[in-house]
Amino acid sequence: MSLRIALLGLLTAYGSASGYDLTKGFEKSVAHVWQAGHSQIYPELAKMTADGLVTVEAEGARGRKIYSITSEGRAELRAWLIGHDPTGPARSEVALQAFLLPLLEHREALDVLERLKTHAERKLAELEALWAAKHASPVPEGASGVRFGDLALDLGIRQSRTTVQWTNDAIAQLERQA
Amino acid sequence: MSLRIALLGLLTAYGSASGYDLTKGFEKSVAHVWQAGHSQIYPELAKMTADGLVTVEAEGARGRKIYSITSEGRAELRAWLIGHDPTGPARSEVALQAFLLPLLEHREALDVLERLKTHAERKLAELEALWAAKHASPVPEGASGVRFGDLALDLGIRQSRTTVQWTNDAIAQLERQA
DNA sequence: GATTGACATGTCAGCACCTACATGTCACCT
DNA sequence: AGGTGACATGTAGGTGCTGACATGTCAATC
Repeated sequence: MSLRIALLGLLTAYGSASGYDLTKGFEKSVAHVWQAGHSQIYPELAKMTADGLVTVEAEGARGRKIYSITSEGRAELRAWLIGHDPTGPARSEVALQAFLLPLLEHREALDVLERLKTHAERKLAELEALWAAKHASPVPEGASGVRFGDLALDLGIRQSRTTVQWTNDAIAQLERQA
Repeated sequence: MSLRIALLGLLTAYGSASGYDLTKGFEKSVAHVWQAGHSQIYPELAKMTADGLVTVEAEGARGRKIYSITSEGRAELRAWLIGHDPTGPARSEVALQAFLLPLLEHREALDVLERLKTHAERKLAELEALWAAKHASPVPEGASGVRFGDLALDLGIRQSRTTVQWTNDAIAQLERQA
């Protein structure tokens, strides 16, 4: 269901776009929030067309199909944003590793934490670079006066920072026990 | 793949357990880290038995099958913990809502944020209660001197706190624009 | 003796998702 | 003319996961 929403959202932001454009959009703008490859996107667009949420506005060169959102699609998007409780299933590989860490010897556990730290730092750096890039060039504002994706990016950065801090504290805690 | 790991981990912590026990284990101890229902667990245990990672040690009353981990299973678990890079796909409904929030009117956006805040606070309270409960009764320690699941729970609590803070700041930011 | 509810295991249909396969267009460079 | 590489859309097979269906045991209560 959320893939539909992400597509409708991007389509609203873009005005109109092809499946290819949307795939690219997933690779850059929404990547840290939701992921999908073209093999998932194309069939979904077909289904959404059948459901009347989007329409093929025109067909361009190279078989390019240009989609745009319908009023039904806008309604669906709005309803989800306003009414959907975020109850996505909890599945975090990092948290699972953290959970099982006591199974390892002291030394090994420290190594794993060190690796998690590096990972988290890399992700944080990525997101901060994205932030900097976004704020270098102007980006359209939405109806609520906030720039597109800024809130999500801020959340991602905070979460990454929290994870880095956690690895630091966890490492310190383990070392105290040595 | 990670389901296997979670099952092997729980089995190690428990010593031995039935599919039913493990299902219960998923409901309480690992729930905030990884989710799985019995309809996923039973077939997976069968496959793992075929792969030699676990064995049916005994059969108890009511058709109860008691599983225990094999040395192969222990090796697999260890290899994953030590060698696996946490590259789980980024899919967060909260982040997606945050991303698309500018599509809404100012008032509506605030309502959504308020709801997200309530949600995050509820989750935080849950995890903190879990923490308190765990620390009231003794829990076995692992090889590294850390209690089972404590690190993951700490991470979860921090993440929840971060989310709550983010909602607060986002609300404040939106209100400043009114 | 019958019902209820926790214990206990399984299957199946269907959706979500991923990797790899498959096909073709067009612009640009050599 | 041929090759490369971005553009562009699709399909197919396989796994992960969910919700619903299906079945049966055992203990306790009424």
